[in-house]
Amino acid sequence: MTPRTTGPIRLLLADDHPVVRAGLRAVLDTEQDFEVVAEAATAERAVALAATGAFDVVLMDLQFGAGMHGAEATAAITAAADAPRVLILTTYESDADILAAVEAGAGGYLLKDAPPEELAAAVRTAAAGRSALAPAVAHRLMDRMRTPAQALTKRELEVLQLVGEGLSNQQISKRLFLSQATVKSHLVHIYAKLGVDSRTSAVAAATARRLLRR
Amino acid sequence: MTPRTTGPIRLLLADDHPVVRAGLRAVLDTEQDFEVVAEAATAERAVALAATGAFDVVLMDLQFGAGMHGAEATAAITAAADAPRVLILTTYESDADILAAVEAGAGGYLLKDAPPEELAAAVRTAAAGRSALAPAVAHRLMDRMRTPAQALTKRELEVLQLVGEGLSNQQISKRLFLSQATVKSHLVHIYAKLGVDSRTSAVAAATARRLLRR
DNA sequence: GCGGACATCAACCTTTCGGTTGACCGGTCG
DNA sequence: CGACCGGTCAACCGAAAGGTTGATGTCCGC
Repeated sequence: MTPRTTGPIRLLLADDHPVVRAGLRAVLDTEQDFEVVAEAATAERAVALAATGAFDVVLMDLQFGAGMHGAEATAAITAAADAPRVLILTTYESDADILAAVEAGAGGYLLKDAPPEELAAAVRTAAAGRSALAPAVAHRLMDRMRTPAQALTKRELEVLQLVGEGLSNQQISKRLFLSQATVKSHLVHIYAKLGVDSRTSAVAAATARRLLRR
Repeated sequence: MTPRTTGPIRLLLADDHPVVRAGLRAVLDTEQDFEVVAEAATAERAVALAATGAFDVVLMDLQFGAGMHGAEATAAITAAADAPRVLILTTYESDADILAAVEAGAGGYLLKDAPPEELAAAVRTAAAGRSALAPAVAHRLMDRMRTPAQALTKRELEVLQLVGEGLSNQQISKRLFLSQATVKSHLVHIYAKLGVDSRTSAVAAATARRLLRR
């Protein structure tokens, strides 16, 4: 969507929690230059509404109780020409989630524990066509850049994700069309980077460091 | 706290998310018989405020970003004589969380995706001294009663929790003052009940079925 | 008081996993 | 070009985990 130079910033709230929607509305509607135009309780509904072109910024949750995931919805929305900006607003800050959201074309990534002023500032930043990252998220990305040594590669995250789903090396090798030797090789690297020595503790450490979605 | 027969139901909101607090306030303040007296952004603050005796019902989140856990806070609050009722209001419905909350003396367990009417009804129920359970939570408890065959025992959950934290059988046996044989014995029973055949898949299955906190 | 569920432990065996060493190939970046 | 990294694979060995059988003790309910 082309940034409009006049009128309030028109918002769409997409979250499956009524309480959160009410909270966002309460926090954002008090800003004079914002107008909460609509709410969506599902990702599918958000995609449909966003296509009407009646919004400048979409505030999108990642986890919906059922149905489409927020990242999918973001991709669907931003795929359109003249699409609104999508701001991710979620509770979690996992590497997997952040990377998925950025790949889907999100214009920002905020955390739900953010203070209202930070929220408002991020919405204005996104509306102006610039990227808005929560400090904690920005910090995580900086960390990832600063110390790539301990950052897991995409392939390693892929393997670790399957480990977290309970698959054996054998099953992972079949799923990813690899030999068991390769899976073990990846695991050895993962253990070294996370400072652990077993698959279960790797999953625990990765979950604690928010490297894996959960 | 002795249920008062006159005046509005006085509420304390304990949640680390400003947006959620604003949402709860927006949803609950519209009810004529409710009065949101105060908010707490940490569990510690909630305990301190609850001790003043100025509240009838505390709406308590379980997961705070840092510091005390909601279940601990609930135990601290309900330990006092003349304590207010504590209603758990959280995103998750794991067996571990529910059992911990009930043991801590919670007067109810609600989910954040509940519609406003359900929330209000639960608060009134709690204020009247009765127990309030979200339908999904009630359903889970019923399931647990109906099919005790697949329900994990307390000890089994304890072991599985440690497995989920990445501990080896050796480490678990030391932590719980058991022999490795006993730990393995518990694990065999856990695998049978969950229909899996490895520790990682047991953790995955238990997480998916919300038997474990995450 | 007897059966049953729960918890505890031992001995034994098989399979998987963890750890190492070494190797090959395709990009990328000085 | 040569060094480096990421991804792939093989062979090997010891350690941990998975699986079975069987046994003991406690507590609870019928």
